[in-house]
Amino acid sequence: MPELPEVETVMRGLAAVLEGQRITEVEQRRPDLRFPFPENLVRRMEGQRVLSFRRRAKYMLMRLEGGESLLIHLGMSGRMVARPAGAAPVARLGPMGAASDARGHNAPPEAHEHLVIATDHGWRVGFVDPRRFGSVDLVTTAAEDTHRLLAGLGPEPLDDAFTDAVLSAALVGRHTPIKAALLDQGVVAGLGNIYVCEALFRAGISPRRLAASVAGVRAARLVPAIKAVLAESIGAGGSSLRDYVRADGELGRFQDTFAVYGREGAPCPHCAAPIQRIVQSGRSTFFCARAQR
DNA sequence: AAAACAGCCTGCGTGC
DNA sequence: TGCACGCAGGCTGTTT
Repeated sequence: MPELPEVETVMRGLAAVLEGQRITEVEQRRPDLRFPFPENLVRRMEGQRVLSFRRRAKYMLMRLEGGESLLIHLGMSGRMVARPAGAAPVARLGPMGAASDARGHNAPPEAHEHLVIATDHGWRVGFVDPRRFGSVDLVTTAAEDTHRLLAGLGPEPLDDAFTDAVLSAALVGRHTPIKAALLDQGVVAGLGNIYVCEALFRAGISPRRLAASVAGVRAARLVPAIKAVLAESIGAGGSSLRDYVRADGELGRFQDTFAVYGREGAPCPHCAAPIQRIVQSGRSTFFCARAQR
């Protein structure tokens, strides 16, 4: 999925488009994604004004004036498309988008567009997710963080409260590779495969090292590396890999700066040794065996 | 309790 | 051109 920087970028795009507008129509085009859509989703959203947006880990929350928030997770392949009513999707024209452009008004949704929100300012915002690993739910705004999907999340990595002492405490006693520990959303929330690889490279820590041995001095290097790689990526508009496009249709640029991710065989930017790819808990890990210990 | 694994889905790139 | 295969940014539930 989009990881934290991508979700942050999408959320900012959605906020720019939707904040302050009233939802005039919601179209739910299938019964479920990863989970069933919430009961009466359409009725509970229609007529509501959009107040604000918030991100927690890789989740987006859209606050509605009636006291509920739409909780959105993009899964692996989810993206949001925004377009003026009647126009083709702004983000990544697909075959359906090109056809609808020619037809003009009442453009049909593009392929795999499972939920469409229309507003009184004439925008149509769609949730597109071919693999359907994404999810949508409604949660009481005042109790957002008690939702079952949010309750177990660890600290936000960009918060000041995420310190090396906090990370160390979460790693102590864990006999699993640091790579796997950082992918655990209960340790720190929002990192995925890409940014774990990149952060470990910046910190000079081997992804194979046991998590417990990172507590202490190595955590003091790792925490700033995590914060820096996430902040830089957000500044670049996130990464645009295979499936992912920003809400405004612009491509993120951060993937151009990856030091290790997807660069098997290429020279390490630090020492020029070839980047290696290994598989850990079924996921690709990219790292430099010389620069990362 | 923590860790490993299968499963959920579709699409794309690669090699034959 | 077609086809089989491997791979993909995540998370959950079950088993070990």
